[in-house]
Amino acid sequence: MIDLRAARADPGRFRAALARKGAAEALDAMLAADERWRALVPRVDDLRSRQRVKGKPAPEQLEELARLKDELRELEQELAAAEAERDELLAQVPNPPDPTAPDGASEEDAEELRRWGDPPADGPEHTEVGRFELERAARLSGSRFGFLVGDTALVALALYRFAVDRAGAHGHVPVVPPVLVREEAMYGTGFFPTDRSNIYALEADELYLTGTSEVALAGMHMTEILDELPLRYCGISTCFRRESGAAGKDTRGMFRVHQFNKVELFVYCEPGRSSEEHDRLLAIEEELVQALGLPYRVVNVAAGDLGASATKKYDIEAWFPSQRRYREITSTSNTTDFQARRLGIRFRAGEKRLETPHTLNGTAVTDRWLLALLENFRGEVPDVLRGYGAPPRVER
RNA sequence: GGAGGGGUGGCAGAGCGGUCGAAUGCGGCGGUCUCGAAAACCGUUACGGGCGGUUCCGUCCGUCGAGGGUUCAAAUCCCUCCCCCUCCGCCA
Repeated sequence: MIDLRAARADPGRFRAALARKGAAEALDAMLAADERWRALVPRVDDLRSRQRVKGKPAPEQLEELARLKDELRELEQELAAAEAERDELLAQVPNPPDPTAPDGASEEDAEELRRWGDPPADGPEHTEVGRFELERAARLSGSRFGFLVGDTALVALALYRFAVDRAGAHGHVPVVPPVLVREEAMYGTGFFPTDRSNIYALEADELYLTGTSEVALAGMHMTEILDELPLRYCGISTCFRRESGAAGKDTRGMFRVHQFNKVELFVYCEPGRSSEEHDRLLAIEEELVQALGLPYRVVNVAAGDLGASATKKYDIEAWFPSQRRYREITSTSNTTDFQARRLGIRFRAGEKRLETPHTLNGTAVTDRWLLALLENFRGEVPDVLRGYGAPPRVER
């Protein structure tokens, strides 16, 4: 969530920034509710202080105290209701975009920063190169599932290990996290209450399957006071997405599936350093893509196309010969203090001062990279993966 | 799944209806002593919110796992939930 005090102090600046995400009204509604809450606070505090009596009260005081109690009960209910309303509205206000995120609300509004590599004019679809068993997967699990079989599985495993290795060299500690989490963790990361349609829920146990290890890596330190920053992690997990809002989109092959594996970079850092960390994450991602030789471009995502928690986001899009266009294979976001505040995470910023850290995330590798490799290199496997158990070329 | 025990400040650990935001110890910070350090001694040391002045302070309110209840009054009594530990069962 946003910094409520900062928003009160300078609503104009917040409103202007949030307008670029289409959320100016959400801010105004929240601030109005906040006014109502703040008007009640002094009245309740006053009654409470009058209720305070040291020692056993005299019999004649009891009547007065009982009257106070009734008055308080009513006002306290009003206060609680006002606070609940304010908090609910506050949770819906997204993180204001960074000034350097371009205007616009669609994918096309992204700003292209650079291109790298030589994209082949055309190429086979990944399903013709690797072994995915889509029909069999559909039989047992439905559409948008697949198997990775034989060499295809080995290359996938090599890819994860390669990414973990490189991330480790950059100081990211490997973590295999839980993929089932409570609602608080989903909420804190910024996926609730907005994005339920993409999340699998296990109703009987009130648990949710995470769509990215970002949720567990952010939740890992929830409610804690951190002593040392930065903390850099590298999560390795299977990711689950319902994709219910993507009906009819990317329906061929393994491009958009309900379950895939991902190696994710995650950072907790001091507020003043998050912009620098964001560039660092992008640099690691580019190092990985370049080591594999995949042709790609980097885009700076438009303000209105950012999720609730991100202030700025860089995507790397690899060339997919079968689609004859660049498609997203990584995404790195600076979520500033938005997630950390929702999760109650703070750090010691000096003798007697606690502050909210910034958090950032970024993709190191996903199964979609495997598809890009198969299509661009027609089954040849990059040398760097040889050391991680991949065969020199993929046979079906 | 069954049976017990427990969740208190950075940590350990008392308190079990009002004088408790909370003893004591450790740790942290400041000081005395010292050429310097150790030891000893003295002082200080939770978080959040409203308001007023605003590098910081004052004042009031809230917080002893979370939420509800009883009471004039709850860390202390009652209910629900969450988490941790021990034992039994089941199991990769």
